[in-house]
Amino acid sequence: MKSMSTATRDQFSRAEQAYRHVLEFIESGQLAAGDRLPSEAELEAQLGLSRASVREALARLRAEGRVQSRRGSGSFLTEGRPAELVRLSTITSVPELIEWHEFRLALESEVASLAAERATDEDVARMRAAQELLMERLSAGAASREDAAFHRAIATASRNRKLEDAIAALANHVIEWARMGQVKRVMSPAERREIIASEHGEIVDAIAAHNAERARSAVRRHLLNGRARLLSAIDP
Amino acid sequence: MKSMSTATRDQFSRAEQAYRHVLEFIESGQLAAGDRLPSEAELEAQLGLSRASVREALARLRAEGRVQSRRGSGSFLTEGRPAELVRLSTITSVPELIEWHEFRLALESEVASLAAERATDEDVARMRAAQELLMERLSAGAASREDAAFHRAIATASRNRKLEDAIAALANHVIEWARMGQVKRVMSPAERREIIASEHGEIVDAIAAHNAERARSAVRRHLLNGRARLLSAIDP
DNA sequence: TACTATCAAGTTGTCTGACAGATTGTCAAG
DNA sequence: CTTGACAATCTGTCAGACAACTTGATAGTA
Repeated sequence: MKSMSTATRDQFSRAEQAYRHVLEFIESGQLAAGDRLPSEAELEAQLGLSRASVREALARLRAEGRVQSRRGSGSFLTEGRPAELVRLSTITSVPELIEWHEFRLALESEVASLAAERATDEDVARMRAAQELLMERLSAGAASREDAAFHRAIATASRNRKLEDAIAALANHVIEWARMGQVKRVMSPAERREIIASEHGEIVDAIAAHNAERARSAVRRHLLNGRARLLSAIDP
Repeated sequence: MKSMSTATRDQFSRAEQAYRHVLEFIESGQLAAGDRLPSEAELEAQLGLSRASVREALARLRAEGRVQSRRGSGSFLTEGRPAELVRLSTITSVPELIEWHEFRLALESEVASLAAERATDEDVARMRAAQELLMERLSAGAASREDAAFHRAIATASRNRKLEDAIAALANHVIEWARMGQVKRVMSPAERREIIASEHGEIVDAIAAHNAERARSAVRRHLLNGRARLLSAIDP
C-alpha cells in the first residue's frame, strides 16, 4: 500500500480517501478471504490520516459486508462483496409472481409465529388499529398501503428487524406490481371487506392469544386465499 | 426518541445500539424523506453514548444509503430504501446472528415443504449424494460448504429460484461468520456426524415421501437444534 | 425596501490522547 | 504436554479540541 497523492487527497473527504484506498487494496487481489487487513494504527501511518477517519472507512466497509472487525484481533476480509440476499427484480410473469408469493408466505408465516410469541399488548393494539384503518379504507376502494401497514405491524411484533424489513420490501414490490394494472377487480368492496375482516381478525386473535401455530396457520390461509383470489383476477 | 433500556444496552456494541435506535426512529414514520435527523450532539445526549459511537452508527446508515450528512447542516433522510430485499450486512453480534437465523428458518422450512411437494426422484438422489459427501467431509473435520450444498439441493427441489438464491446467500453469510473464529469447537466430529446423519436423514426421507408437513418440521428441528448447538459453542 | 456583508451559533469532519475490553503469543511451572 | 500469568497488540469507546462549513440574524448601504 502506498501513500496517496496530494491531488487525490483534496478531492474527497478524509474518510472517503481512506475508504477508497482500503477498497483498492482489497480489490487488488493481494488478500484472500479471511486475511487480515493492516491494523488501524498501520492504516493511519500509511494513509497519513487520523484514526477517526480510518475507523469511519472501516465502518463503511463493514456496513457493506466486505470486512469484519474483531476487537483485539483486527479487521478481516470477508468472502467478498456479498450479493444482496435476492434481487427484487421486476415481476414479469405470473410464475414469477407466484415465486415471490411463496417467498412472502415463508416470511410472513414465520413472522406471525414469532409475533405470537413476542407481541406485547401494545403490539396487538397497533395491529387492531391498523386493521380498523384498513377497514375504513376498504370502504372507499383499494387499500394496498393499509394492508401492507397491517402486515408490517405484525412484522414489528416479531422483534426481528431483518424479517420486518424484508416483508416491507416485499409488500411494496407486490403493490407496485398490482399498481401496474395487472389486476382486474372482480370482488365487490363489501365482499372483500368481509373476507379481510374475517381473515385478519383470525390472525390478530391468534397473536393476541400467543398461539404461534394458530397464527402461522391463519397467515398461511390468508395469503394462500389471497393468492387464489389474485390469480383468478388475472386474465389468462 | 427515548433512552434505551439497560438490558438492550448490554447486548450490542455501543455503535450498534446507536444504529438500531436511529434506524427505529427513521422507520417510525416521524420523518419524511429530506427531513433532518437530530444532530450528533443531540443523539449523544439522548443515547448517553460518545460522539464516536454515534458517528459510527451514522457512517453505517450512510453506507446503507438511508442517510446523507452535510457538514454544517446535519444528517438528512434520503428518498427511500434501496430496492433490495434486505441488506446482508456483516454480523456484528449474537442477537443479530439470531435474527438472521430466524430469517433462514423461515425460508428453509418453507422450502422443505415445497420440495416435498415438488421433488423428483432425481432431486432426492441429489440430496442423498450431497448428504453422503457431507458425511465423508465431516469425518475430516468441519464441512460448512458441504452442509450448505445439502441445503441447496433441497432448495433446488422447491422449484422456486428466488428462495433457492436467498438460501444460498444466507448460508454463505453464516459460514463467513463462523469462519471468523467466533465459534469454539465443542462437539467431536463423530458426535456431530451422528447428529447430522440423523437430522438430515429425516429431512430427506420426508421429502422423498412427499410429506410437506413432516419435511417442514424436520427442517425446523434441525435448524433449531443447530442454533442451540451454535449458541452453546459461543462463550458468553 | 431590497440587497450585501458580517458575525455568532451550530453542525459535521478530523485530529489527538487516553482508557477499556479482548485477543494473541510467549514463557514458566507443574 | 497443559495451564496460567503476563505483556504486547488490537479494536471499541470516550473526551476534548479545532477545522471547515452552514444557517440565520443583524447591520450597513444603495
